[in-house]
Amino acid sequence: MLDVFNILFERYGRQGWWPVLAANADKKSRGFEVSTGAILTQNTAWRNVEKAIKNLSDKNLLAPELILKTSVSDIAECIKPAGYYNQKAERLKIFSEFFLGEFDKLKEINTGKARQMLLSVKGIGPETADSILLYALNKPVFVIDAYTKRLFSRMLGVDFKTYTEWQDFFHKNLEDIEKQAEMFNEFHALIVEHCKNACKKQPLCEKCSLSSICKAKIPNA
DNA sequence: GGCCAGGTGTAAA
DNA sequence: TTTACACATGGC
Repeated sequence: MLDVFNILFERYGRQGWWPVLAANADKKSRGFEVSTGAILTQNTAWRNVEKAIKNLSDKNLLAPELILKTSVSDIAECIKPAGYYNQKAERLKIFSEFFLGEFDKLKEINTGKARQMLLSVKGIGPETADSILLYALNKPVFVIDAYTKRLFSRMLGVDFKTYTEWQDFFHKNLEDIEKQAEMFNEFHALIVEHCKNACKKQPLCEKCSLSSICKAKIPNA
């Protein structure tokens, strides 16, 4: 598995997720921006999320206090490019409440407990929770997404049923490395980069080199 | 014009 | 406990 990381890193270089709009943002507003991006990117291309975040920023809404003061319909209007805008506007409001009350606690408590707290928020599922833990809080959790399952199931022939099984597979295979959080951060980003653009040009697995199925969905997955 | 994107919640089977 | 479906814009 480490080989895969090394190949990807050599091929694509450092990804440096998470891109943050406010370059000089303090830690807290960065945390909110990353979390907002994690919610907006649910089943949505990142380029559309960037537009939505810029709209929020331009209207000076990229802060939990301001989101809470704004109507769902006004937020929805801003984030339209990211799709599912009514649902996500509601989710941003719910998360803003959580952010103001609980987010700082996540830094102090253990990762498992922090994950449970995030999962208890409506609109935060396992992938979004893990993205926040990894990319906003620098906790060593591996983010499992559709790309990760697709690439590794084809390349290694593994096929797990649940999110947790997939995540355990990565955690167990990468438990002894140094700077785990930074590595997980880069690895996930590299998997996305590979599957998104160049998978067909330079396949990592035989199945992808045989045909153009690399971008196709896994049947029953 | 169809397919897909850095998923999640809900309700029926 | 699994499966189906709603949510929706924008790029290729």
